[in-house]
Amino acid sequence: MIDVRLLRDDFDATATALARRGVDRARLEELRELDERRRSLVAAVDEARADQGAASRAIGQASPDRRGAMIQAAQELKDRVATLESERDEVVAAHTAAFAAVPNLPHADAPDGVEGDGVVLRTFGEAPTFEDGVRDHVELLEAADALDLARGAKVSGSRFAYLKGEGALLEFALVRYAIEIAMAHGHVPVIPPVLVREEAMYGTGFLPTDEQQLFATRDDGFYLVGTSEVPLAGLHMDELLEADDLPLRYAGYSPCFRREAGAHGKDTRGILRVHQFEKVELFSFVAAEHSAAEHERLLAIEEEVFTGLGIHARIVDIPVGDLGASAARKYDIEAWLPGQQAYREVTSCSNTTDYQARRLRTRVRVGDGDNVLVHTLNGTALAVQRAMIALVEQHQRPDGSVVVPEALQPHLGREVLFAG
RNA sequence: GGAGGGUUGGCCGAGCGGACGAAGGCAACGGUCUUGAAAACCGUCGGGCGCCUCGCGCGUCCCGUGGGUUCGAAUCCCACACCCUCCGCCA
Repeated sequence: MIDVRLLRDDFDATATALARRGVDRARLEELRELDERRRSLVAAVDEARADQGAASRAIGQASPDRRGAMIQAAQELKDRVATLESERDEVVAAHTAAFAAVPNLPHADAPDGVEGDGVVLRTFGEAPTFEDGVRDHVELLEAADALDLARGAKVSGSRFAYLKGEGALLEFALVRYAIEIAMAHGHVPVIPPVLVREEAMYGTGFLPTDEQQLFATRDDGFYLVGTSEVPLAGLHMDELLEADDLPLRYAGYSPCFRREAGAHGKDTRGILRVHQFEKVELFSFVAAEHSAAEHERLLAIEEEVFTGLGIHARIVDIPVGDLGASAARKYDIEAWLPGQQAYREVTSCSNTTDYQARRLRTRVRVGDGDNVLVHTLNGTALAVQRAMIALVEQHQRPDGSVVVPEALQPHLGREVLFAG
């Protein structure tokens, strides 16, 4: 959620900034009018209540024989309060709903454009070359019985898979490897709940805008998280932190569940796009003035993770038209996938400024009882399935085995995978 | 799944229809005293929203959450959430 005051005090600049990401100016004008009506009704209710309160208190002080008439007068004041309140509640509800759907203000440096218009900031690692043809991850993993897609489909449907044998071991190794790097940078490892209440989804900005991407449980009203960003952001919901507490840095490991609605026919092969995957997610709570630096810091950790795996990739500054509702700016790492001859997203790192914090009511006490919103950021340390694809495809050898990068060897306990 | 008991400010804890935003204590902060510290004493000490003469101002709302009763609710009623204890089941 953005600051309501922006629409009152700085309408033009706000509308111009939001227009970059496709928010209609007329809609914002309506919202501003709604806000004005809301405030005048709040003031009217306050005033009516003050009258009624004064009348009630006077009854308490009055002698019993005078009370009858006073009670009657107070009753009328009560009715007026009730009328104004219902009017106010209606406007507040409309305002809240409309306002929650407004996305975050884009960062001034985020590039213009829509999906595909990202700006490549830099590349790292070296693209492997293959003389005798390339296998993709499905061929490599299935040949080694490390992946079973057919049985995943049998049991759960399309976009589900089994990781087995060395595939399963590879996950454990990748996770441990990523967690250790995150810890070295001060992130506390966390295994969060993956079923969350509506409130947490709303607070992180996935509701109301991304409802069609979420799985939900039928009888208990839970949502399955699409990323541990949700429970990590929720950690300090409704909390007033002390300045000394910041920065708070976490690394969550969890399965992630996504319906992938609207992606029919897209990436149907293998485990690039699945309904369930695992991920190590970085999350930071920082003071507002440090969020830009923290964003670069998280990106650097991501880069360290992939550099250590010897993976060639590029870093893309995501255009405003392709940002999630809560992000002001986002960097993706796209790894080179030899099996596709394409760069594909393997991480995503967002600065959500105060957008999530405002919804989650996570604040920090500064100076003289002044409470300000924190800034929150998230970034993928390692998305298991996608990292696995990049790793096996880039480090494959002609016989279908895969060279294990040195940094991963201690966690995997072997130098070569799929050697048969 | 069954039976009970809880939820009050940073923490502990009183209040059980009328000036209660809430006693008291602890913690924290400022001060007095002291060579310094401790102790003692004095003072300050929740948050949201709105208004404005922008003042360390005014109003209003908040005692788990949402409803209800009442002129008036932390206090009475209903529903829900969460926590705890015991029994059952279980990785």
